[in-house]
Amino acid sequence: MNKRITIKQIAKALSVSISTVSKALNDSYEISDETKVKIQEYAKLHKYKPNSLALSLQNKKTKTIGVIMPTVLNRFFARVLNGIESVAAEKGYNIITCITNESYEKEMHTIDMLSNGTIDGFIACLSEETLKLQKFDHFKNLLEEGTPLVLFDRVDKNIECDKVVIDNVKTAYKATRFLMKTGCKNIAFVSTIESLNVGRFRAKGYLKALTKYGRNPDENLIIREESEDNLTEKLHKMFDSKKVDGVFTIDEAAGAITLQVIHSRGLKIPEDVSIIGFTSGILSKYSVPPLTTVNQFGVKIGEHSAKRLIDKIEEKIEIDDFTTDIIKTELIERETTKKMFIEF
Amino acid sequence: MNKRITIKQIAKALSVSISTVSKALNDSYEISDETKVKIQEYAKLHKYKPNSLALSLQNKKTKTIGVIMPTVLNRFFARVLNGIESVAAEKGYNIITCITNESYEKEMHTIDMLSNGTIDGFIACLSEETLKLQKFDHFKNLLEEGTPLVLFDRVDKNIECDKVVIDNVKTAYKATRFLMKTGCKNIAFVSTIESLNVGRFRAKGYLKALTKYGRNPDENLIIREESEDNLTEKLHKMFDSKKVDGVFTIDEAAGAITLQVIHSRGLKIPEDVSIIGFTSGILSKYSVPPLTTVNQFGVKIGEHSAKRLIDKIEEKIEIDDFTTDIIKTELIERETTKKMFIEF
DNA sequence: ATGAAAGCGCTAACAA
DNA sequence: TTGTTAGCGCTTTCAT
Repeated sequence: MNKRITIKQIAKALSVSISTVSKALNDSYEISDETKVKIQEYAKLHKYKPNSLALSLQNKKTKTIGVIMPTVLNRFFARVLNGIESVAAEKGYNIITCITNESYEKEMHTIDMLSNGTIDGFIACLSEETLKLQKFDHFKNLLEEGTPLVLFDRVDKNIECDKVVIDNVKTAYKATRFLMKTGCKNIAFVSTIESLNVGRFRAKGYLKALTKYGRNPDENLIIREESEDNLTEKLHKMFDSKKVDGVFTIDEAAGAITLQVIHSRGLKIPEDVSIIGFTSGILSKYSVPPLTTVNQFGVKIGEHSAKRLIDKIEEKIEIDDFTTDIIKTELIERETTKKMFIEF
Repeated sequence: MNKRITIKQIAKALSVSISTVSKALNDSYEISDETKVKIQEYAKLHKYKPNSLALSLQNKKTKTIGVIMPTVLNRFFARVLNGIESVAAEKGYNIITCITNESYEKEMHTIDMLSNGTIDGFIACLSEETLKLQKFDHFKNLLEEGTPLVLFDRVDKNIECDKVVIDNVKTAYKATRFLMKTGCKNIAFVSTIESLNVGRFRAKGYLKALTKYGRNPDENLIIREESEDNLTEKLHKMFDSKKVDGVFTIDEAAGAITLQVIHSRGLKIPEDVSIIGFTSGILSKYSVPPLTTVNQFGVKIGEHSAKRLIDKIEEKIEIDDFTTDIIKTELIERETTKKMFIEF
């Protein structure tokens, strides 16, 4: 239980001055090789480690970035976190992670707590509640103070900062079009994230695709919920009343539950019903059958966000040069959709 | 872009001394109400926030804990992280998360980086490589320096510290027994984590249960791998050569792949084959059919670890009072096992 | 009731 | 080549 040793103690032990020790440890040319060696050996022997708080206090850089996540119990966010962590680590940054659980209160409180010198910059995904309330002052304050901020996935035009997103409309458009191409006539849309703008954008893309190809959107085929409660029921009702041969589910819960419902009705996938999900999912690769999904490239989103933030922190980019970067998505064809047979 | 204001600036602006400001902001009785109000209002107006680095430097407490995770792309670990974060937040602690990706190098490096004053204590889960190499010096150094450490899930008897684990042998024993109770005669064991001691403990529990109830373990029914490569193949081979009516899969990948294989062979679940998985899984609740699993209570493990660590940090427990706490597990009966029909 | 000064661990400009 | 000093932002004795 030998507590950590400081530069001061080394100085005393070797009867040299504090600054000599500091310089020797930083391998300064000002110090003679002899004393340098002496000091460095002593330091190594006693496992000296510079106190990073003192360093940070000095140069006003903490080499740590704050990451604000709505949740981490969702594959997509876990992937993003992973991406952030990997580039942060690579560049010598630590990450402080906060999970808001979609709460505005916690999000605000966290940012408040951390914007006091502990952190060089933030990467955040807006919580559901924040989006609903449209209260962004905590972020605006941050920006006013000159703290770099990168928002990913769930962003808002009222916050002017760097953003890393996917093109939700386009992605949904393409997924829907894909279902049409594989011969689906009655394509349903299922969402449990109607409260999020990303959810609404995906709905938009779905509608756009239908319209574009001359299909009339049928409101009985559209389930836009704010939570997964009663979704099973609603799905059964839909399948009872309508002939559905394709489903586009835009979030984790929607995909999983739809798959269960289809199975439980004894429908064949993809012969009777095709289904496309969003990567966030608990399922995809390992579901039965493996789910055709939109891959959001969560890791890439995380990596990109971290890179952008660190460039900002290290002033490789002008502080007020804001971009909105769009990470492209990809449709991964697995076994819940038929092979494409129409050339559109 | 108005940079953060300091106590010094307030002092100058109001032409009082620095210490007066400090005291006023801390609501000291030494300061007259008049100046207190004056200072506090000025501070509020200018959004003064004490620099936490300076504070930490002073009182040698950073109110942040380091969390070392092998991965976060696994439901179990994500849950643990969630549990840790929630109690940390509640108690005013921040968490710095590091993901080792099962690498000894990264684990060691991380601990090295962080044990320099940034952190009050660690919660860690040993990486696979560390366990294999049996190199624990980084943790031992930590403990020698007097840094509190809580290890969870994957622990090692060579590290003397607080531990939070499940009883793997017992849990596996019970799961296997459950399969027997529901009438399974030929119970297979599938693992892709043979390199982890938790994996080997689970195998032990499985074997123990069989033996206890007079069944001879059949090595052709036991698949103990270190990775998921070729698992599909091996499973098919097993099903080809043996009549299997029950499978106990002890990790995420094993469960998912086994489920796929069973489906692809057209076997009925649970009529032809029963299967029990471990909660870590990508599947369970949302799989088809919903998987009967061992619930490891990841959130609870996280919460418990965090509580224990914080108690240590805040010296509510003697620093050298080490315990190994066992979080109990639970079998969640879903639809991949038959109803129990034998009273054991 | 207020302020001066030392110190947390370190760096860096300046002096010797 | 080495040491002195000031200072990062703050708290806390100890004067005044």
